[in-house]
Amino acid sequence: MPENGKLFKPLDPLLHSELRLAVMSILLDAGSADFVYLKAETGATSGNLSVQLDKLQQAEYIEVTKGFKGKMPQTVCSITDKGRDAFAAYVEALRSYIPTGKD
Amino acid sequence: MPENGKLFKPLDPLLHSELRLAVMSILLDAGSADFVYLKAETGATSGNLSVQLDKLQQAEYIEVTKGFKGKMPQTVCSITDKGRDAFAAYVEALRSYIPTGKD
DNA sequence: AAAATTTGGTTTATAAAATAAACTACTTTA
DNA sequence: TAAAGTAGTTTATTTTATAAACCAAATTTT
Repeated sequence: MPENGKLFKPLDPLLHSELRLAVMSILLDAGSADFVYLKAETGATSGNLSVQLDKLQQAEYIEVTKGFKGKMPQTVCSITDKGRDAFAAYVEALRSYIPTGKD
Repeated sequence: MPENGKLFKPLDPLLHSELRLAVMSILLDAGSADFVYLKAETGATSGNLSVQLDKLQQAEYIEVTKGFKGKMPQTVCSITDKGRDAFAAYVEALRSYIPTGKD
């Protein structure tokens, strides 16, 4: 039987982005985190982070809640179940590209 | 001691692309492959594949040799040591985003 | 208490990337 | 020899990522 070749699973474009992946990785771990924390951890600029959070929110991978911490505005992000599922699927898809020993 | 947070390793932009990653994955396995094979395995359009192969070649991740198979033109691509190293580094960097058990 | 600075962002503009459409050159088939 | 297929490349379009500029409120400085 001839080799039928690898089958590459498509990579969710929403997660296949360095900054969005980093954000999701943090949220997966922490459950939720605020804008300031995410910015510090990722090293992203505010503008870039703002835009990418919007995309994750629109995809319903995260929920974004705007409130106040003392008198200062605070944007809290938390991961959704949909987000967790998408992350898991993304990691699984990645595996199809990476020869990790005997797959 | 407070959590100092994850450190996210930068993802080589040349490999952080679905099609280029697929091509590199195939070449990592096979050593070399021609344009037609890569196109079939990846499902890419000719134009897209041509462009992405150029980028991999310019980065010296692959070598591209143009010749003929019978009378038909044939473009053979092979992975370089630099390409293998870059792939390994990319996979290692990816790990920093993915909570695989207790890292 | 006004002016300057900082905080926590958003909006808009620019640069880079991915993708597709159109084209080239040659070969094979009808 | 005309039509269709093969193996690509080039160019144009769309999408995406990123940064620069901006805004409002809070805080600090003088």
